[in-house]
Amino acid sequence: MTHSKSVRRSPGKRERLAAAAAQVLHEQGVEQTTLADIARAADVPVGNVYYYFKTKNELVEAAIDAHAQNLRAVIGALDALPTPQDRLKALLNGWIEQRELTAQYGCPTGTLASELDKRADGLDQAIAKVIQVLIDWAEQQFQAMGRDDSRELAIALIAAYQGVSLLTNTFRAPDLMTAEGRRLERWIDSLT
Amino acid sequence: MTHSKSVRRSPGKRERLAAAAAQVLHEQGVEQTTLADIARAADVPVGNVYYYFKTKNELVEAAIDAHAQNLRAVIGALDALPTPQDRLKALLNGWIEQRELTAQYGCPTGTLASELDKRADGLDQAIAKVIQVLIDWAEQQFQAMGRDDSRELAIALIAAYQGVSLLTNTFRAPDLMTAEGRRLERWIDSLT
Amino acid sequence: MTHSKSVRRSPGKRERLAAAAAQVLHEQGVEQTTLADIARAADVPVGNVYYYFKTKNELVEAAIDAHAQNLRAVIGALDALPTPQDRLKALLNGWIEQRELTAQYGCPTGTLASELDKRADGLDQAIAKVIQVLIDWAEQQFQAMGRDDSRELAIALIAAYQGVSLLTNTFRAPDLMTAEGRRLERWIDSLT
Amino acid sequence: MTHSKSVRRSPGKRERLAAAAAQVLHEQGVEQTTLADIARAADVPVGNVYYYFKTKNELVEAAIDAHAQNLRAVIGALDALPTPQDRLKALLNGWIEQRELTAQYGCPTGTLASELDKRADGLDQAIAKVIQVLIDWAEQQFQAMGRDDSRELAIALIAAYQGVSLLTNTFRAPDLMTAEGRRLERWIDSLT
DNA sequence: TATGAATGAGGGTTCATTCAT
DNA sequence: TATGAATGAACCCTCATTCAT
Repeated sequence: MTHSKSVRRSPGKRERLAAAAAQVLHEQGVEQTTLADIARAADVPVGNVYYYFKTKNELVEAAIDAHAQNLRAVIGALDALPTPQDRLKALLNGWIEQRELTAQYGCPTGTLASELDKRADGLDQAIAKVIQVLIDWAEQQFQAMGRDDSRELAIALIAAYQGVSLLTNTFRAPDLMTAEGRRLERWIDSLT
Repeated sequence: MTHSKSVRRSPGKRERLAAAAAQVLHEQGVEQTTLADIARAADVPVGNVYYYFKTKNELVEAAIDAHAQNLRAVIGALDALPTPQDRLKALLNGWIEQRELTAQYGCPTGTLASELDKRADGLDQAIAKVIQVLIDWAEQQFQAMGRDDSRELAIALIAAYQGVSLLTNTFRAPDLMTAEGRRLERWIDSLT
Repeated sequence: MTHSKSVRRSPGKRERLAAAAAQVLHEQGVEQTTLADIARAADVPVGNVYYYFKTKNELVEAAIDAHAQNLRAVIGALDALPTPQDRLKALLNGWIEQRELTAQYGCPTGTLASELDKRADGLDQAIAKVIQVLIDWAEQQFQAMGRDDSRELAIALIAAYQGVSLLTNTFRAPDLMTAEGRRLERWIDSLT
Repeated sequence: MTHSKSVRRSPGKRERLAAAAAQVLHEQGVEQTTLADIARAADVPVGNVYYYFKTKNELVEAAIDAHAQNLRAVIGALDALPTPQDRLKALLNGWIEQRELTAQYGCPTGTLASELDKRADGLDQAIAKVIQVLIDWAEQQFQAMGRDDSRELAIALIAAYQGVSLLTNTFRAPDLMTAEGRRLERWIDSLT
């Protein structure tokens, strides 16, 4: 049992910064985003940011964590559904529902992965892990469907999502996501 | 004997810069790349770069043009093949052959599209056009195969490539590209 | 007893920069003056200047404001004198007293007006307003003297000053200012 | 067919450059004007400028000479008039006729004097000489009118012109020049 | 003479990070 | 803890001047 968790630091300020970072980094990109941008979005004085995060990289890391946490929540909700097909299709529906955001800024984890790859820090590993979690989960679903090529199918599914996210974003065309989502749905049905 | 077209302008210096830009921007990303980086890669003094390109953005544009030109060449070569299936599979093979480069730096056009989207310049439109050319070409192939859902299939194919490029890059796993390429090959065969 | 307004911000640093700008810009001219010049004159690190002024133009603007403020102070002092003739003559004496500075660098507002006119920013309007204030004040004095051509006389007076400032500066001849000042004094006496 | 006067250098190219320099420097100011600007205005390739003028300063000098030459021509024309009053009034009329140009760019020699004063080169002396010529000429006219304060009057006249030019330019108000010109005319009449 | 191209020094500006309180 | 202010390295870009032909 954890006792109380000594709270001297303003409650949630760190979380507010992480959430702001996740959002602003998604919208503007890592390089285009200033610490001041994030601080402003979180309504925290610039100088104070460094009390919670020693470097900009740590803030990016926190944003990745936020994405990971969000992914876990999504997966948790999906797991409540009865069949793997239901779960996968619900995932697709979630993607489709986010199509407007995706058209504007791309997939949050995908664009982050793309950006962080060009940097020397170890942050690319962190974001890779997040995507890995999603792939692993998808693999489990396909396995539950009795497929022995579950890994390959999982890769194909996530790749399809990442790819169409990029196209949706590039052409600012949310309908691309809808169409591809529907196509993937039919594809899943065809696998049983 | 080559005819004596007096070459005052150092021959191809502009092209050398554009090519260097295309490469370095791919490897390092747009924001991480300095003009000095490009200048060095092209072995051109920094100040001289501005004789050929008035801004950094123009250099990025030139890099995009270089990618477009390269794409046209690739497509031109593919068009020499007899059947649309042959042409599409040859495209897949090209992607697979480039898997090491993709694992290191991602798809040149895809990462560029992702990055440029976060910027205010009109460069995102330029890279969008390049990708559009590829989609259009793929659409023609599926059409030649007698499919009336050729557009959707084209999107699916290019999205699959972009997506698996991102994963290949994120996990530094060239094999992902190989596996997905093979899968797409079977998929194409199944469409006839 | 001074109230204890806690001074975190280095007191008057912004003002120090503005004052330094006013002086250095006057001495060297706007284009010839580097931000580093102003920073050095104010004993402020270059990078820190941007904490107070986002662009060089803003610094120029601050310098103009400083001139405006100074002008208001001068006018305020003059207004304490009994008759308009006294006030105008006191103005002339002020010009004469500054003759050495004028010989070296010209009239602060005049040279600034001349320079800023050749630029695309709206700064020319700002300096115009400063000069307008002086003209308006002079007009009031002539009006108080009962002249119905007060506006024309005001223009003539300020023009005479600006013109002789330019000659004083061009020929590095402070005596020109003295002589013209005396002449203008007689002219004012002749107007009653 | 005239041979004479060995013409190897393109005839008048140097003059064209000097004239272009005079105009562009007046319009844009010395610091804001690049060599390329002048070269373009004279329709001469940039590299070729240096065959005629070794430095930018020499071009400025040439522009000053052009102004000097122009002034001599003006004075020459004025000297044809019968009385000194006529001559001085004709000078005033010339100023009034140029009021639109003055409103846009100020007095060509005055603005140049103002700018060159802030520079370390000896060019300020050159422009000072030009203005001196005008003052000397005016002095002669007042002398011919029998005034023993001719020098002071000359200074007053030229100062009035320079000053009102600055105001005309600052306020973009050509009418200021007209009004002050008329006033000076009455003043001259009053001196006899 | 003529000319496109080359060169390098310097200027304005941004921003992650640190400091002092 | 909290915060405004400070710092300096680096970047993009301009331009007078020089070079090579």
